[in-house]
Amino acid sequence: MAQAIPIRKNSPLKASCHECSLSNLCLPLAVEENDLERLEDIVQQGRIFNRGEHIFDQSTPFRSCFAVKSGSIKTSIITEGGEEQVTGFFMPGELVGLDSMSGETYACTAKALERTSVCEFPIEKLEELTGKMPELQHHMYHLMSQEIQNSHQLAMLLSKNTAEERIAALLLSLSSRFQRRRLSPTNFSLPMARNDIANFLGLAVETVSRVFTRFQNQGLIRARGREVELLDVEALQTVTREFSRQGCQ
Amino acid sequence: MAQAIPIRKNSPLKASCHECSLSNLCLPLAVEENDLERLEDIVQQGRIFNRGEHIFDQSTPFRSCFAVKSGSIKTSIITEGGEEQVTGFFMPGELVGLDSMSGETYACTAKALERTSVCEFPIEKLEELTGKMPELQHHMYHLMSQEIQNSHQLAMLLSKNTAEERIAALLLSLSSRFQRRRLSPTNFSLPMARNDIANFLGLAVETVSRVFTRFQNQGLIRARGREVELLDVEALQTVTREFSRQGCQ
DNA sequence: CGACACCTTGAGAGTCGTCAATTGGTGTGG
DNA sequence: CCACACCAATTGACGACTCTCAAGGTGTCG
Repeated sequence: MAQAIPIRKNSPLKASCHECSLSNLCLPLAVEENDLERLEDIVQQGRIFNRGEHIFDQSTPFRSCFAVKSGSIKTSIITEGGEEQVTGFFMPGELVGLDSMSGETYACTAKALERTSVCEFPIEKLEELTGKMPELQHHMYHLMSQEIQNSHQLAMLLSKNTAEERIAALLLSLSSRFQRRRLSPTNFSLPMARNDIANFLGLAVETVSRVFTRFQNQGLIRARGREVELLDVEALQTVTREFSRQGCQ
Repeated sequence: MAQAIPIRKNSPLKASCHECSLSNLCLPLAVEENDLERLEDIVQQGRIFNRGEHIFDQSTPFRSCFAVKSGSIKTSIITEGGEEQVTGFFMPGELVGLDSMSGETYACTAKALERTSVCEFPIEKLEELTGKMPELQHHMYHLMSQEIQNSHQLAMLLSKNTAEERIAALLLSLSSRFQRRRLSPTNFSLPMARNDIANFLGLAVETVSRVFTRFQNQGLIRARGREVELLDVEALQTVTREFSRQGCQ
């Protein structure tokens, strides 16, 4: 069991939703001071995980949802056969654990892909709070609904698209998520290994690798290890839509 | 636009959550009379759709979630290219529209696969009600979370499993959903066409057809058109797990 | 510098999609 | 009542994308 981290009683952490640069992404609230404070009351901030550490584990009791403050998280399901299936990547401002709200235990395992800090929302307190704050409740519905849609999009990608289309879509998704945080949308470092990408997209590692080099040869991207530069975003967007046409060259 | 269906003011419909055989599936509540009545107050019951009719359309304003009373519903997304992607099948007792709670418009189109009756939950009233009833709110979280998990399961199926495994999984899923309604889990009629199955599972129609006949030849099922009989449920379950082993057969 | 994990590249095989033709069931109209 | 059209489902042949297996390359950390 993880050593309990002592929570400072009157810590400066408590006030930081106010200052958090992600407050508009994570659980945005009307700018009423009052509301934000009530949220801060239940949040446990500043938990930090090193690369590879687990934020929570599949089949252990479900206690909290987590918002990513910095770093990134990979969620995955371990099947009976022991195989891993990556179900998502979570970047700063995104909420992890929404898929676990239907059972006593976590539905997946969450692992830090790099040094990652999170805010913890104990589920009981969160539910209690959303019961009192219609806007917060609405936002929870919004987030969960969004997650369903994302998952449907992923299913579409997996069921209908080629390896190139899947990878182009992932790159563009990451790009727009970096952009949302006011980081460069064309020049970033992948937080996950090729293996994770392959697993997530339902491909073999070798295929991912081949597509990366193919994209590079076509001048769409420049990639060195995890460093990626998108050279031709439009072309990538075309790739993701290409499958609906007939004769791709 | 659909002609508004006149709602009878003091209709006998209003009381029927009490009598609905699906009340334990749809939005189960503690057996407090009071609670159930408040739910009934906001539900519009008894809307009936013929086969092929749309319950709602993608990109039209999102107003309500719908519970299936009888019949069945197919949801699908139409891509920019005009392609259809089936995202789910909904049977009696299941709630449709949860993926649309994050936007102004429906995220998908819902179509009746047969003559289907539904209960309508106007979203504004539902949110208002869940704000007052912690148990109902909890159940909404539960349902949405479940939907996320289902979608992840689907993504897993699509990304890692063969055609046989996908179809076996679908048959077993339908089986258990029939069973939950106290219908035969081994002898039922598919509400959807082969085409829909194929689309949903990311396969070609021809492949679905081939797998059906293969299963039939192996004595796992008996199928004539949409009538299906599961002859060897255990074998089907084995098929769905088979992929995690090495040498199948 | 060596061990190790990660990534890349190559060759061959298999599953499934595409194209095409046939069958079966259903509804319409003569 | 039968003929025809139409659509859903089936079956076969071929081709392609991607997986598997195998080896080589690159980077990192002790």
